[in-house]
Amino acid sequence: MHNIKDIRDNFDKFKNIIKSRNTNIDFDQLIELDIKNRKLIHEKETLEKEKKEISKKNDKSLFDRSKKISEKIINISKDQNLIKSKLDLLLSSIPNIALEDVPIGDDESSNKEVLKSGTINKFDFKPKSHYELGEKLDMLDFELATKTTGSRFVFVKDKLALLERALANFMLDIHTIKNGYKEISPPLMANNLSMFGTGQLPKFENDQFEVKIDEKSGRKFLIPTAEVILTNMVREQIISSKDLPIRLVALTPCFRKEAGSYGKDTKGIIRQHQFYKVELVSIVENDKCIDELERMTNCATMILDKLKLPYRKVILSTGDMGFSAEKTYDIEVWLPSENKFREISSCSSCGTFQSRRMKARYKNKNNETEFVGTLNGSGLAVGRTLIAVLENYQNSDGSINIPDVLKPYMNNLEKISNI
RNA sequence: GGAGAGAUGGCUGAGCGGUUGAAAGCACCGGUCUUGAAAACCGGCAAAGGGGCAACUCUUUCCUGGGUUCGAAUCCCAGUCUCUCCGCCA
Repeated sequence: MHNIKDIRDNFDKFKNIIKSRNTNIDFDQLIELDIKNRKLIHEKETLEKEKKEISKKNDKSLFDRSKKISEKIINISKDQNLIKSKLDLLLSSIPNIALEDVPIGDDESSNKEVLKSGTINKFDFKPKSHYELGEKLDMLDFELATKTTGSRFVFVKDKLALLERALANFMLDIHTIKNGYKEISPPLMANNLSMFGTGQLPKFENDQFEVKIDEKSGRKFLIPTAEVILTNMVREQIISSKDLPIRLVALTPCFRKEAGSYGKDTKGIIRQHQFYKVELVSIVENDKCIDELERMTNCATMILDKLKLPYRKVILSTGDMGFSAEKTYDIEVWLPSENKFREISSCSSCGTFQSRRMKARYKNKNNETEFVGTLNGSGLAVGRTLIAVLENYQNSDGSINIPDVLKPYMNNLEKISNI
């Protein structure tokens, strides 16, 4: 969430910058509401001051006057609250501003590749897709999931279930032991305040699964990513700068409606309503965001390096970035069956955009209170890593070799086959 | 599910109708002292919002929302959350 003061002071500049973020914000209305709001605040405060003075004097002859003032204040407050909530709704629907080195563009075609790593395996046969391989092994079962649940769900069975678990454990070990992240096993549901804090609400409510506990309890949502719950751990807190940075990692299922992507990636497990992801979150002093983003992205690519999977790293363009991000690196892994790179991780710095929404602050060296910087990144999406291993490590007979680093996690199994 | 207790500043914790935005301690920042550090002493230190170029100033805020009152952290009502005991249970 942006500071209305900043918008007011740099109105034209701000308006232009937001244009590149693919949104339609009624800036005229925003300014109008801001002016009305401040006018009402001023009126209210003038009356409040008078009332306060009367109360201090403790003079009975003035008590009637005070009563009248109270009525006026109530009326003005009502108007002001209405205006303020309209203003807040508008304000909370404005996306973050991109950093200067982010390419400007409407969509993914403007993304900029910054790194390519690993060698692409040349197959002397036509490589199969992960779902062909998985179904042939009888270890990915879509029909069964359709029966028990519905589309965009899957059963992962037998050695592939083990492989999935091995991947998750391997990632967690790297991030906790090598990269200094603290492991968290969080709630998989978040309340509406948390969802607002990281930016899923109010704008993206349609993508979320809402869960009802009972009539009385507040709104709850299945987390679309652990980012929501990990980042909100510091909501409404003032942290001492010596406790920063905070680096957290969690393995959780993620739940997404994938509204608006009907017909996209319908085959396989690329796009599911439920998937495992290892998520990294950093809470840092707000001037450290850029460095932390590089660090976090390296932590994510480290996993692919160790798995010996070829990948590339791209900076997302302004039109392709998420709502809360100021800069995002996508890491894309090579999928032989599609003959292209597909997203496997997304690492974003949100600057102070989320912390303003969450009121998450810290005391800086001068003992001043400032908003923290927040970052999040996948390290990595487990389901998609499973795809990448299947496709890149496949043999012509449909069996799958196990990457060396995973063997200790799989009882030293060398190969997955259905024999 | 039954019965109680509680929610105050970054933290701990006093206050229970009127100079209380709030004692005290801790933490933190600045200074004196010290070769340096520690200790000791002195001073500072809540947040949000409005106005002002600024110094500064005004308003609000003691869980949330209502109410009583000229006046509420303090009294009343409702809700949320936390803790303790009993029951049930993975």
